[in-house]
Amino acid sequence: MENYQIFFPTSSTSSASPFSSKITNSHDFTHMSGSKAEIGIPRSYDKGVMESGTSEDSESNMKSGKKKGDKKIRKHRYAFQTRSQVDVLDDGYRWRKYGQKAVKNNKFPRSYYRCTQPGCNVKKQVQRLSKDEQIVVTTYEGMHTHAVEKSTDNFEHLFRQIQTYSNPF
DNA sequence: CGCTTTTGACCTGCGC
DNA sequence: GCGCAGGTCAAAAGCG
Repeated sequence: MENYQIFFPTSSTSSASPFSSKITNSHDFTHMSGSKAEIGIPRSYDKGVMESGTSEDSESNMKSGKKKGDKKIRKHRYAFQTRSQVDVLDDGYRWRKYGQKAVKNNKFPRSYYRCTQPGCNVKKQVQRLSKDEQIVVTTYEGMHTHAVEKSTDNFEHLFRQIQTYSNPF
């Protein structure tokens, strides 16, 4: 592992970004590409929720035909930017890439990962800023229902802080 | 042999 | 109503 430089929403320590650490939505990520290093903790999401309950199907909604039902606003998204040369940051969990799409405002494609742990449908997406290719935006979606299987206590500590930040949400 | 990655197609939501 | 952008799936290939 290398030493990653993490940018936290606490602007008190951010000395390189006079930008206010505003709360940005995930969709605003494309707009904030014009800024420098900025972290955005998205708030409650409106739609796009695939889980509508506690114990039922997790996917297979858009399989054959569509399923329309109640959409619960239950999405935890933590987005933070890291300064690394690698796209994927090994946070101790097992991720399986399930998609890759090119963003319009970014020259670099966005990768979609999913936790391979059964029952743990946590998703994350990594995106590299076209302005600064050293900045990698990692967006976590969901909460892990299992423990970390690797000894990345360092990153675990980081993750705890992230969860603390998103606690009021 | 099993799992992960890759890539194209498909679907949905939103804006115009 | 159509087009665009984003997100997901699924089949095939590659690798350990």
